[in-house]
Amino acid sequence: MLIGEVARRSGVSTRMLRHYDALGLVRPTGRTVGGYREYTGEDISRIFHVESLRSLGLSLREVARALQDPAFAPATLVADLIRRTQDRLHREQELLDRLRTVDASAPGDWEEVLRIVALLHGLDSPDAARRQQAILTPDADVPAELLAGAVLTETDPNVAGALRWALARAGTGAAHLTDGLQSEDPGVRRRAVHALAELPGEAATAALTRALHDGDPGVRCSAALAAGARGEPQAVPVLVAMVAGGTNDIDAAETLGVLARTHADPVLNALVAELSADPPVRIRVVQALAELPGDLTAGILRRLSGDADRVVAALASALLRSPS
Amino acid sequence: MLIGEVARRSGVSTRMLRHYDALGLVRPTGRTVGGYREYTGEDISRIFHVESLRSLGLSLREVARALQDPAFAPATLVADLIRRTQDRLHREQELLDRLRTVDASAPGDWEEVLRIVALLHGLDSPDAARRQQAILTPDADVPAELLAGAVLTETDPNVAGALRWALARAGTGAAHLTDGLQSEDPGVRRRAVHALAELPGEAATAALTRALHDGDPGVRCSAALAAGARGEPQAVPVLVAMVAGGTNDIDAAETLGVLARTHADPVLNALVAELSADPPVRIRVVQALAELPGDLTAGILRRLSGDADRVVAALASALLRSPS
DNA sequence: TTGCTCCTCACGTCACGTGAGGTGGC
DNA sequence: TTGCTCCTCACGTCACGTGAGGTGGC
Repeated sequence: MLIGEVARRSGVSTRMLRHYDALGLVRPTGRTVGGYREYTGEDISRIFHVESLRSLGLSLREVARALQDPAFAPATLVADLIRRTQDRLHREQELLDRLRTVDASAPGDWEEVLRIVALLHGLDSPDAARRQQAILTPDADVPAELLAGAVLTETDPNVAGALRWALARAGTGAAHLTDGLQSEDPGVRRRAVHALAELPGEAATAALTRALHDGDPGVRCSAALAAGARGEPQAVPVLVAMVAGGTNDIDAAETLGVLARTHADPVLNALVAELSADPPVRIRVVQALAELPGDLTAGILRRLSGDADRVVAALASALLRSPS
Repeated sequence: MLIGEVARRSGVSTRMLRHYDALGLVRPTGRTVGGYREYTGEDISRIFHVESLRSLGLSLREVARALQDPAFAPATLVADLIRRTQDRLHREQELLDRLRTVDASAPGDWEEVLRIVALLHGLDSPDAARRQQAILTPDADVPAELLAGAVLTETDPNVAGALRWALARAGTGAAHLTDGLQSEDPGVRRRAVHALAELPGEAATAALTRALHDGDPGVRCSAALAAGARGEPQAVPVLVAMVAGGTNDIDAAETLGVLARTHADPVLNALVAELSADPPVRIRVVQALAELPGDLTAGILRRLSGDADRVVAALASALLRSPS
């Protein structure tokens, strides 16, 4: 078969078939008297083998070795190809993220594009001071989307603080932080809650309320303190659990005190239910009760001042005498 | 500043800085008497602009236009870059999938690699006959992972049947099909259940049992018929709903009949509970009761033969007289 | 004779790396 | 004088596309 027909059937250009010949990759078995390349069935099957290996990302040089050198085992090269492909995939994904961020900011000219790219670079810097500087640069108004993304990954406390401040000033951003609550990384979810706590508005409150059911205790506690301070009664169980468990119980008790002004019954009932627990828990519950408005708790404290546990009794009567 | 220091500070090689000069992209403002390139602060800032735009995937030619031609707006090019990057990303992902499949089959030589690639190509063919041929090719033993992947996407009924047959013969594969149950595409989930139904073993039964709670009615019904036939009592509610709703109710009733041999009470109770529904439902329930062992249903059918609904009464007494 | 196919040789692409051979400035 | 830096010119990389100029086979 002559080169033209081979090209048509295999989809490989005549140029490349001559190139394969020159490289010694696929040498046609014969030539006509006129010097035309003549391919046999075996030659053609070899062409398909070359194309198969190229479809795995082998270079022509690697294909040649694979088809000629019996000592050249696939394992190493395949593992290497996988690694290289993962690297490229990763880089392409990062590029796409950058391009989408640029596109989302709808730049009118390339000056604006350069500003966003500089900002992205700054926020990606390993140097915390440079990241801080990128946020606080006055000329560019940083898109809230970008700030939110940075808030979710920033571990330096100063830079994180600056980011949350900038995000709160930008006004929007709750939506992007809410995405962070879906992350598998509890660190990301914790930072999301921390930032949401500083954002005003109902969207932030709703997100914080959903975070009350998070699998991570840190996320739940932060969400409860923030949601409780906003008057959300669903925070009560988590706050009471914090009091009972002694994790950040002072803040939790204070927040319960705030909540009790608008939702007295659920707060009181949840706390009283914990009075049947072990002594150290009971002591913390008594202290928390003292944070509530006096008219709600006077009766309970009076009863507790006669409690069988002497420490509880003493604490209750002391608190009765000097209301906070 | 001379070219060496610029290179050190910017990370751009002296070779590339000279190249930028030759292209007219970044011309150093001056030259020393000796002919050395001298870069000003502005030149250096321009170098960073070039690198910024290159980090978005612009070619040097595109960078030159962006920095020189005020009529060259970013929108079109950025959109184009996004599209091209998505394309590359997609191709890299496909390549990685192929490489992983090859790697998973642990080929000892390149011959084996070629066999797997040929198989992958065959299974990807738009021609159903070719796909069928790829599965049934005798020399290569197709990895179960591959068959399972193909089962989940194959829409041609003949090819799908051949795939399920080959997968059942391979013995393993339930694990990969179970992954398909997590797909967002109900079509994929339906095909997964269909294939699982033909696989023996407890893993398949467990997966089918989980699929009883699928959001898609088609998936649920197929899962219920298969799980019920394997004696899984959790299939009862779905099967009874099929009887009541009239979707594939004949098969559902038959499966309930099989289940009743080992789990008489739940089957009977669930069916009887439906007797309080509308007339057409009641008729289907009566028919289903007739599929159960006669000693279980004789009493109920006798009571129903005096039912106020004449059709139900007639049907019940007819079924009493000629047990199936 | 007229198209069509084939031949070889060679340049261009794109973003570089790496010399060779020579020179300026401390 | 000795290193170091700079200069220009040019080849190589890799997988091709696209000619130019010429020829074989129906």
